[in-house]
Amino acid sequence: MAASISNRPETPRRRTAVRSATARERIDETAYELFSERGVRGVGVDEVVARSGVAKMTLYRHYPSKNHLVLAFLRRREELWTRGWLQKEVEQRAGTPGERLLAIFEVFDKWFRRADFEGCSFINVLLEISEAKHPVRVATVAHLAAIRVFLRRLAEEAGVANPEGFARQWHILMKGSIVAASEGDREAALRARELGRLLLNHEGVPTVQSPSRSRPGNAVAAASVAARAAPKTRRR
Amino acid sequence: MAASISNRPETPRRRTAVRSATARERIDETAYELFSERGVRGVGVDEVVARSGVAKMTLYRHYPSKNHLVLAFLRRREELWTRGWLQKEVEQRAGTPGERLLAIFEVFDKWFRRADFEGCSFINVLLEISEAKHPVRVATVAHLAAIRVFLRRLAEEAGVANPEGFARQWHILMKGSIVAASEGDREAALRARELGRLLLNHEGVPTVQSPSRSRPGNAVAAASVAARAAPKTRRR
DNA sequence: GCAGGCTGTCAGACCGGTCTGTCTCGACCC
DNA sequence: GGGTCGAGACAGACCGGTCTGACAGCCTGC
Repeated sequence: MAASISNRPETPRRRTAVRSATARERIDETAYELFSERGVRGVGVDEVVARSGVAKMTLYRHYPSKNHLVLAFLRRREELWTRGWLQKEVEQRAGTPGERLLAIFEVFDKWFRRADFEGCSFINVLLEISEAKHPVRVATVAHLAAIRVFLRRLAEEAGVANPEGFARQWHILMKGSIVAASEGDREAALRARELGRLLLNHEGVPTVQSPSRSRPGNAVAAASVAARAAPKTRRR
Repeated sequence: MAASISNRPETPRRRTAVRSATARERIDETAYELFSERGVRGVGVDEVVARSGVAKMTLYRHYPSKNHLVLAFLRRREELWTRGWLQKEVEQRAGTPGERLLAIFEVFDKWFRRADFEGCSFINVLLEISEAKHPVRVATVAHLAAIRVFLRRLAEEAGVANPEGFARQWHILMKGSIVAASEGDREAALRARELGRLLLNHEGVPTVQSPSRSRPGNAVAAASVAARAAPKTRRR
């Protein structure tokens, strides 16, 4: 029952473009906000319906079940968070491949310091669902793998010996720092960046500042100064 | 797995020693199994009651609410998992402080390869609950901090410059590898261990085998072969 | 222009199931 | 016989999901 998921907007309706926001758009935006903040089990369909100002039947016309809505949310999360925010922020920072890899943690640093830091929805939902074959859980694993595709590309550009293994190690740093930030450690990105720099050095990838001079505590403290507001990940 | 490590049964009732297991012990053991496997939101009180063969009122006599039961589960998890397993396994491996730190990931490696690998309950429950001040969430943060106390002690013994910062970095490696393992990466512990070795080297802590000669991919692959001798379980 | 039909929408009642937590009753055991 | 316990009914809330009824905009045929 929960297996068939259509990937594209099902009705290619051409409606007058002036209509402020279609019901479906309001549903998608509301689901994004609520699921991002509170997870998928913590938010009921009724709340999505109420907050988006939409009839329940309207939601169920677009998504045959809550699972489908959740899967759409995860796709949107990849679109807005992974591609529209993380990758975009990293790629628009000019620099060597090694610097772009490290830039991930500078982007994370701003993210972790946001008052509305919500964590990584893919990790959150993954750990919310224990059933191994549940389609939503499977989807989170795929979305996390999509992040590694990006990491792997950066790793290849940096010329590391084993891009796949490198990407998985880098991802461990990212995930570990996200969990630490969820725990309350606002310096987690800087701690992970330092580990990343060690890995880059070990791989022979040049980075701007060699970490061999500075003590670890100082490095974290010094870099923590540069942090400010980040964009709210929403669009469309 | 039914280790009878009851530190202090709080009702000092004198019962005949032959009584197989008190109602409370059965509740605690059942709650431990179910909550570990499926999280706290995924398991209802009714299921704990049914599986432990106990009357509902008996459970509610010992724990005034499900939250109290969950808090007791987390305490038990620290007792059995953190202290009774992780710390014990690490400490009984003789070696330098650096080797004991790395031993964490060897213990993790066996853990990740178990068919019934359940992840870290503290992380799972932490991310299950979004409400910041929820007592259960607060408790998970405290239990995670307790793990860092152990890491910090090892870091001090290893003579690192900033034991607290080092412990937090090491914990990021642990948490990141656990999430990766939950995702399905069975080599996650070896990837994290390699990062840990780099950190130890950077801190000037001696380790047995220097990683500077071996390529990273090979290091993981080689260690994975070595670990394949020990696993008691298979997966997929 | 206008009637009528079609479609998408909103509002809310409703259903069966599950959740936490309460309560009763009867059996058992010191 | 009093205290403890197992079995299970029960209440009230909430869950995902269905269904009805009314309405508003658009297209088409006259």
